[in-house]
Amino acid sequence: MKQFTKHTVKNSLKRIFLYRACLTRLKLLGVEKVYSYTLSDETGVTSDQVRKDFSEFGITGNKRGGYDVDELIDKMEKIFHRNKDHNLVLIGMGNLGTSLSRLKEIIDRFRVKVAIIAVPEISAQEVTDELIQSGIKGIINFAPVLLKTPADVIVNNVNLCDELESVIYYVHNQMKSEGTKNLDLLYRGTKY
Amino acid sequence: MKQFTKHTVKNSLKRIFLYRACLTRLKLLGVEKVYSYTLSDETGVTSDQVRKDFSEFGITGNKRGGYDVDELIDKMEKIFHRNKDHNLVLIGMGNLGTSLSRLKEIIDRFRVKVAIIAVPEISAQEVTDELIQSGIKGIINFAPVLLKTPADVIVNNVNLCDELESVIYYVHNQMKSEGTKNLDLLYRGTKY
DNA sequence: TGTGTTTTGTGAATTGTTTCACATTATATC
DNA sequence: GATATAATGTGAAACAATTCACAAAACACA
Repeated sequence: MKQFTKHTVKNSLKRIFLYRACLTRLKLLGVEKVYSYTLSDETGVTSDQVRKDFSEFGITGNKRGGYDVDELIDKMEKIFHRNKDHNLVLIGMGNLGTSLSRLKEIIDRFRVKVAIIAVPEISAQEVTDELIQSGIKGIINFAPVLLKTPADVIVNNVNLCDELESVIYYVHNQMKSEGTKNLDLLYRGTKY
Repeated sequence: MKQFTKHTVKNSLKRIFLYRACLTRLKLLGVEKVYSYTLSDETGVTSDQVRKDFSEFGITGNKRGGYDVDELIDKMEKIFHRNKDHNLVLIGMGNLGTSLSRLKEIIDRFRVKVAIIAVPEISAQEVTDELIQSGIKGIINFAPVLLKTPADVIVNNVNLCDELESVIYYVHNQMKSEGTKNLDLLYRGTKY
């Protein structure tokens, strides 16, 4: 069966988030300069991979001199557009019934493009439809359902039960086969 | 730089979670039988991929007859070990100071193997060390730091800021280049 | 019971990602 | 300045995941 195109994240982008978190911590400790292997030590990503990722996002350093922490953070912020403001709406159980009709008004006024959905499973699709009608282009979805959306709307699913079960799965399997055959099925959640 | 082995989830396992969620919903609606394309429609995963995943986990159906929903759910529960009880500890800000010393006692008594860490960044590593000392083998970490753990302990990181930023990144980039060259950098969070 | 149709299950081909290997360049030292 | 060294940056190779394509099996119906 042919499939409509899905937008999938490049792992490299996920790792850029990781590097940034790490760099802000290092900066706090007074570190001013890092090398690809510094980030490797801190994040568990190979130094090769660090450089490859930087290469992909056009981040360059100094041969022999490594990378300037401030500069690196700055470039990453630019990648994430952190230097711009972004309004977003959060739709939770509290305001579900009453204020759904005001949604479009608010979204229009504040030019909101991103929404967080934290409503019960049963209402999630309805809320989503409303949001898309109002021009929302990105959704973080805490409801444990697959939202139906047009191709130009991105949905980022967060399902805490899955996170938990995946860990239980791992722990159980490791106990059972202790490093032998099933290891390739093991789980680490977010893969960096 | 050579890297120690990391445990990474097979995407197929993540998708099994997705299928299960979908199947329980269908069951609620009275559906008794599904085909690979049913699950494809519901989840957005191709039907080829569905069958390939089932094949990997030893799940079989009936040629021409599809899959029995109950049987499928049952097999998946077995994969996740849902039919067994699993105790877990949740360490939040509230009980951080006072009860940390009782942790080992509790973990021992209830044979806990999985912990959820929801403490501030600054305490996360300390708590982790304590947990590992007490025999914890799986951790879900809400603190935005990379925890240092032995190779046989699994850590599943959940970072809500990252989830948010990835969506903002996507929305911004799509606005700018509307479906042209940067599309391969787009983000969909959890990749199914 | 035989024939046509639908669906599974899985090797092979393709596509995507990570690792390797090394040319290139910046810095330090004499 | 010349030389040695340590780091980056990136094609090529290796590895992993997905899609394709089709044989095999089950069902429907005459």
